[in-house]
Amino acid sequence: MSNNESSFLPQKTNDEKRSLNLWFRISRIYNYSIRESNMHLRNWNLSAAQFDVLVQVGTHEHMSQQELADKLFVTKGNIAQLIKKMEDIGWIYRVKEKKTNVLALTPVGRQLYNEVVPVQEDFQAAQFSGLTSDEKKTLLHLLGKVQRNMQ
Amino acid sequence: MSNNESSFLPQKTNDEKRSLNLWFRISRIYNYSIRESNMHLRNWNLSAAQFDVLVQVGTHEHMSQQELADKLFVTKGNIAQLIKKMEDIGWIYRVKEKKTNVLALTPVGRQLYNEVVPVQEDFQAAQFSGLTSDEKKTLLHLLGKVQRNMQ
DNA sequence: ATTGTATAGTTTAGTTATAAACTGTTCTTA
DNA sequence: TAAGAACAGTTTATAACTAAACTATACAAT
Repeated sequence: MSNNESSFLPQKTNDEKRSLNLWFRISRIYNYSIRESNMHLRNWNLSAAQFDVLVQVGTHEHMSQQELADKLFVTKGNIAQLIKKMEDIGWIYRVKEKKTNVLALTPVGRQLYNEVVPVQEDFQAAQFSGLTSDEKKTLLHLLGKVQRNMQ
Repeated sequence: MSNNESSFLPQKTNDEKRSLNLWFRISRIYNYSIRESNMHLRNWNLSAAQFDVLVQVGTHEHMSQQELADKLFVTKGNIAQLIKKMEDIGWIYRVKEKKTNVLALTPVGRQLYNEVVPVQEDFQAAQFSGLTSDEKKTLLHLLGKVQRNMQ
């Protein structure tokens, strides 16, 4: 969903218009960023989703698929498919422990991690280079408030 | 992409950490909102993508498919598929004008628009109800700055 | 011990999106 | 007016995701 700044019906208050516009802007920023990231990551034959997995599994030891799903705000079904593919490629391996699959990077996966993560994080951080440090703090604070409200 | 708040390598500055966290928060808010919206819209057998189309076509007269794609920040290929389906359902019709398809709502589509748009906009606006009016203004301003920087 | 419940992961069918190649139309310009 | 550029829309193959149904395991509680 990415729109409706212009569907204001006459009875809408300014405040509601602002809320709708907020949603529209967040969508635009998100969609733009994700597209740029995908483009950028193609240099390493990685998708944005795979990059996310790489970062999480590379950063947190002993993660299960369900924990990964929760971290990334996607379903466990999605993770099952993603991991299977990354395992086939040879970036990730799984060790069964009771009911859960414990995830880890293979040496090749670790190498990819070291190579791509710093560059991609710089790239992502650069999206906010138009803001001063103080503005970033404020923005972070306000988004945090929105987030807490979501539950 | 929705993550990496925790992949900070030691040499990252606070400012860069903040930028990465900003990206993480925006992703979370976006992903949460889009999921909630989809859930909510299911009451009308609408997807979030279809809702976006409904709003744009219902609000702007004489829109082409390319213009719609630009507004929604998606590809024209995506729009071609979306519109085809919504035409089949009977919410939208197209009139060929030179090279372009001019889009409009059918009476059924207009009825759906009147029914669902105000409710859904309230729903979307409610995501920001945790903020005061001033905070919304500030947030809108800062996101606008980020957006202008994207080009 | 048995039965029930919760949980982790898998599978399936369907949707939404993309990129890229393609078709066909309109416009330029020389 | 013919060639070619530019553009609108379509198609195709593929990725990423969801919901829901499923399997299988672990754990509790009586």
